[in-house]
This record gives sequence, structure tokens and C-alpha cells, in this order.
Amino acid sequence: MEKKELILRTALKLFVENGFHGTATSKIASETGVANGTLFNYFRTKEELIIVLFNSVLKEMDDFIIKRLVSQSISKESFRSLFISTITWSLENPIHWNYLQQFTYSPYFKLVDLKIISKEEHPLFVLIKNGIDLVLIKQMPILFIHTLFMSQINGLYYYIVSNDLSTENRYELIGESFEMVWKMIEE
Amino acid sequence: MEKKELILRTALKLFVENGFHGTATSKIASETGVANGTLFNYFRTKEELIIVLFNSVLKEMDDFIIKRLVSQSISKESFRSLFISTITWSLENPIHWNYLQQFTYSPYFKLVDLKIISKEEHPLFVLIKNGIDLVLIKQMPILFIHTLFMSQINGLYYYIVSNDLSTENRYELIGESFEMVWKMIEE
Amino acid sequence: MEKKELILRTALKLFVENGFHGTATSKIASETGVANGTLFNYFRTKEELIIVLFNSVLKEMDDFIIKRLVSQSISKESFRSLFISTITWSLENPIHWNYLQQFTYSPYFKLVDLKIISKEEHPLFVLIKNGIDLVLIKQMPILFIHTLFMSQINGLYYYIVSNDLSTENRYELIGESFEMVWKMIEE
Amino acid sequence: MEKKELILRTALKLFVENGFHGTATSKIASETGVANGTLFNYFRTKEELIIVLFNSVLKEMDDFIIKRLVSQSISKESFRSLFISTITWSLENPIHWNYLQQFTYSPYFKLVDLKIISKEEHPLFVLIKNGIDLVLIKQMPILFIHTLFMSQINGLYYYIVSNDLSTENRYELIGESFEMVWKMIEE
DNA sequence: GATGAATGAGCATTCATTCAT
DNA sequence: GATGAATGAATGCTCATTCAT
Repeated sequence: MEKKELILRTALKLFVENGFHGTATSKIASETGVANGTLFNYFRTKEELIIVLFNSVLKEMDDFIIKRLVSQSISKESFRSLFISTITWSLENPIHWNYLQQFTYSPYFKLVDLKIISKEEHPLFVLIKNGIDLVLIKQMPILFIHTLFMSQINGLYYYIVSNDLSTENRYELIGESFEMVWKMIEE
Repeated sequence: MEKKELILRTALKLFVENGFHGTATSKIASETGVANGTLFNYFRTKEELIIVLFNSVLKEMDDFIIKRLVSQSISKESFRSLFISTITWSLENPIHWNYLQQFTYSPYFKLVDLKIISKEEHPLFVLIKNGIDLVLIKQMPILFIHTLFMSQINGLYYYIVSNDLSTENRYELIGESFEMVWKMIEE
Repeated sequence: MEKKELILRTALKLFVENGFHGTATSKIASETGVANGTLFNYFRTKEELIIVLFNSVLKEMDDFIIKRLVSQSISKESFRSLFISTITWSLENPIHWNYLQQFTYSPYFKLVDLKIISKEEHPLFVLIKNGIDLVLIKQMPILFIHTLFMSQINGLYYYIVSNDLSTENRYELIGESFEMVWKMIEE
Repeated sequence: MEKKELILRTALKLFVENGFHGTATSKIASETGVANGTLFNYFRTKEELIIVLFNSVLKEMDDFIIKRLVSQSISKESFRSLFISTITWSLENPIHWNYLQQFTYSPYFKLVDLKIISKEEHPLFVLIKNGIDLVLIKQMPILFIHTLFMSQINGLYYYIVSNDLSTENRYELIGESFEMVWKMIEE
């Protein structure tokens, strides 16, 4: 793997474990197995590292979800697929997920453009738009629907992790949760 | 006001503006109008200040919400009241709200006991429990229902603030959001 | 007891336990049971406290020794008595003794006049002078003899304490040590 | 010279002049001609610097003395050589000597293992042991003899320095002093 | 005299960043 | 590109001392 990639991985782990402030760049470097200064050949500043890492993790999640989108016809199933692939990714990548949250509620957040989801061409955006147009889901702003959808997934994630549910119970709860969320947004 | 209270206020503002790491204790002291060392007469460490502030803000919110709970009979109206008073508080106290989020997703979070909501005697806990027992809302774990409820408020808050809705539009959206979450949790 | 005396006692104990720098004046005050500022009604500065304490401990030791001096005739017995009373005091007051050492090898030492022993009228000075004049002990400078005498006590003290000798063994060793130092200084 | 060595030299000078507490690490750094943080690349804490310096000075003295030991046959001359090389070193390195005393009577002392002299293989230990076995000196514990020996050297040092003796007078006094000490310990 | 809150200078230590090799 | 010693600004925290009550 690229050295840059290795640094990002180490940084991800350490930032989630100890926070941004609690993680010295020298620690990231040494734990990656490179010299102190090498890190700065790849990232001009610690801040840049933090932001690049955010975009990288976000993209990773986005790619995963989009790849799983049942793209042909729009139906309740499309949304179930979206719901399940998102919560699945978060549960399989808890460190990545935590990093996204931690970043979002840090002062660094205001430094990034959230271009990804807000672009009109984005598959998620299109999915919701079509759902509304086809009167499958409520006639409300696309971003609002999207926000509620993601909030509920975050709540579900938090509940599963906090209560340490077994794999079996997780699947059951995820299914029920989707039905609940669907009740909420269906027309 | 007490000097301790003044320090907490200044800290709240600065922490939300610049983050924990971005706020020097000396800045908090000087902006409060006390000497550097005075801060440490009231809080042994910066960490203690951060945690005390969290508990204080949490209690402030909790007190506000509990005071507004329509306690007599359990009904959809009780939940609407709860929903509205919570989102209202968050919108009226955006800095406090932001502080709660920032703290929750920081490394400090693991240092606190979240006794407030998890206690069985807590009014919110009791309200949801009664709702379940009276078959008003779904037969699911109380904490799960609570999580979904709060997630909705979180999402709603975020949407309102990000999109800078007018007061009028806010009220309408809050009402609709409650109806949506109610659809989600009602039996 | 006087409040001033109480403060000195607490200071003595804490300084020996934790050193000058390791002992905050506030700690001395609180452990004495007086308010922070009270200490400064009795001693203008911490430095003054440290020096007053030194002089006080030194005088205590000096009084003890002088009281025990067999003053009538000058003989080997007079020196034995002096030797034994000094080592006895140090072993019975190890904290005081340690304080004297600690002070002597600290930067505060240069701030005091060592008037006590160097005065010609001082009984110890007189004893040694008479011993020399009577050709009991070597014809060497009084202060030199005094230094050797005290060095022997120092070494003996250190050995007894480091090796945790029993009371019985102590007495034996003290007797032998005196015979040794006497061999060294006798004419 | 190594930067680490330079820092130790400066620290030695400053600690003896102004005490441990009276010497800021920043002072040591600036007077050495390095940046503030550089000092902490070589010593993790000020305490570590203080202790490393102690061991270094102790070793320097020990090396000097051992090199000068007349190792072949055990005789009064061996002890004279030891006595003279020790007092010589102390007089030629008064700052080092003062540092050893200052450290010994500070709270840092309890943090070190005094392995040097107490090891049975140590030349000084062996010398005294052989002296006892050959019935050259008194049948007493080796450590006791060693302690008295060193105490008398310290007393002699203190007397010479306090009274500012000329070089000529020094040598004379040192010779006489050894004879006195020898009287004390010879069988 | 006694109090203890307030002060602020002072210091050890950290750590992002640089740069000569 | 890689290194890691050097940097020095920044900061949390301490504590002797003051002074209004």
C-alpha cells in the first residue's frame, strides 16, 4: 500500500482512540513506521491530514452505498437497500463511522465543502427525488428527507453499539427500524 | 452572578466557537475578566471545567424540558409537547446544543456517567414507559424509542439551522416532523 | 502552643518530607489548621520561614547539647559527653537533623550568618580551646577540630540510620566511634 | 562535544549556583545555546536531567579515584593514595562536589539506587575489605569504615574551602588529616 | 489578628513544523 | 523521497503573596 494510505489508516485509528488534540503527528508517524518529517511530505499540515482523511472516509462510505443501490426501478425496496447498506457499513466500520461523527462536531467541519451529497447528480439525491416525484414518499424537501433518514440510521447505530446487541438481534432490529422509518417518510 | 457561573458562560461560548483545543484557559479567564489562576480556584483542571460545563448544560436542558411536560394524562399530546419543547430549547439555545454535540463526540465523553436519562425514575423514561404500557406506542425497548425520538430532533435541528428557515417555516416543519416521528413509533 | 510555633512544626515536617520546593505555603497553612494568609502574618516570606526554622532548630540542638556539657573539668570525658549528647539528639530528632542537612546544602544556606558556633564565647568553642591549651588534643585550629568532630557524628548518624541498627548495637557503635574520633584528635 | 554533554555542563553550573528550583529549564537551554525544546529531546523531564547529572558526576569522581588507586599491595600507602586522590578531586572540582552534596540532601536522592559503592566488586569496597582481613585496619563493618572515611574527607573539604587555605597550607593539612584519619581506623 | 479569594508571574512540557543531510 | 534533530511558540497549571473584609 502507498505510504500515504498507511499514514491515513494510522491516523484514523489514533484520532478515534484519542481525539485530534490527543494525537501527536509524531505518534502517527512512528506508529506508521515512518519518520517524523515524512508525514509532512504527504500532508502540508496536521489540519490537511485531518480533512483529507475525512473526505477519504466519506468517499469510502459513499462508494460502498452507491455500489449497493438497486438502481433500476424506484420502490420501497430501493430505500430498504439504501437503509440496510448504510447501517451495515457503519456497523462493519465503526471506527470510520466514529471518525465521521467526531469530525462533524469538531471545529474542522466548517472548513470543508460538503459537495458529495448535495450535488443534484448524486445517486442518493436522485433516488430521493424520484421517490418524491413518484409520490412514493412525502412531498418534502429532498435534503430534509435525507437528513431524517441519516439521523435515524445514526440513532439506530448508536443504540445497537451502546447495547451491544447480538448479530441476530441486530438484523431483526434493523429490519423493524426500516419499517418504522418507512412509515415515517412514505406518502 | 457567581464567578464560577461567569467562567462557565465564557467557556461555553469559546469552546463552541473554537473547540476545546482551540480555547486556552487563559483566554477563558481574561474574557471572563478574572485572573488566570482564578479559573483554577474553581476548576482543578481544564478537563474538569469541560465536564462540569457539560453536566451543567445538560441539566439546564433537562430542567427546561421536564418543567414543560404535560404530566397529567398520557397521550399523543404529551409526546408532541415533549418534542416541541426539546426542539424549541435547542433552537433557542443553539450554543448550548452545539456544546452538547461537540462534547458527545469528543474523547471527554467517555469520562462521564450519563445518569440523567437512563434512570428509571426520570420523567422522560416514565413517559415512554407509560406510552408503551398503554399500547400507545410500539412494544419496543424504552431506550430504543428514546433514541429514535432524539435522533429525529437532532436531524430536524440540523436541517433548520443549516437551511436557515424563517420562524414561520420552522413551526410548520416542527409540527410535520412530530407527525412523522409519531407515525414511526405509534402502535 | 503559639500559632507561630505550630506553623514551624508543620513546616519542619513537610520540608523534610517533600523538600522546600515540594512544600507549598498553602499546604503548611492548611495542615497547621490556619488560613492561607495567616502564615504571612508570622513570616513575611516563605524564605523567612525557612531561615527562621533553621535558626530555631539549630538553637534547639545547641541548647540540648550545652545543657548536657559537663562543665567543671576538661577531660576526655567532657568530649565523650559532648559526642554522645550530640549523636543522641540527632537520633532522637532525625527530622530536625535532616532539616539541618537539607538546609545546609541548599541555596538558602548562604543567606544565614552562622553566629552560633563561631563565636568565641560559645561553650563548644571554649571546650575545644581548653582541650588544646591543656595539650589534651592536637594543636590545630579550633574550627578544624570542631569540623572533624562533627563529621564523625555525621558519618555515624548516617550509618546508623541507613543500616537500621538496633538500640543495643547503636550504643556499642557510638562508644567505639567516640574512641576512634578521640584517637584522631588526641595529642 | 555532544549536545547532551553540553546541557549537562550548563545544568551542573546553574544548579550549584541557584539550586534546582532556582534554575529554570529554559535558562539551562538558552545558556547552553540550544532551543527550549531541545533539552527535552535529551532528557524527558527536568527530574531526569537532575538524576542523570548526579550519576554522571558520581561516575566521573569514581573513575578518577579508581584510576589512581595503587592496586598492587595493600598498605597504609594505599589508603593515603585513596584519601589524597579523593580530596584532590573534590578540591579541583568543587562544583561537582557541591552538586553531589546538594543532590544527596534533596528529595531527589531517594529516587536513585546507589549501586556504585555498595557493590562488593567495587575497588574501594575491596580495598577496605582487604585492609580489614590483613588486620591493617579495625575489625568493623566495611561500610562503616567507608562512611567514616568519606565523612572526614567531606569535613576536610568543607574546612579548606570555608577558610580559603592557600595551596601550600592545603597540602600540609591534607597530609596531617590523613595521619589523623589513619590513627582512627588502624588496628 | 485571621481569613481565603484573587492575583499573575513563572515554569515545565508538548508538539506541529522545518530543513540540512 | 526520507530522515529525525532542532526549533520555539503556546499553554495548563502552580503557588507565593496581597488585601478587603
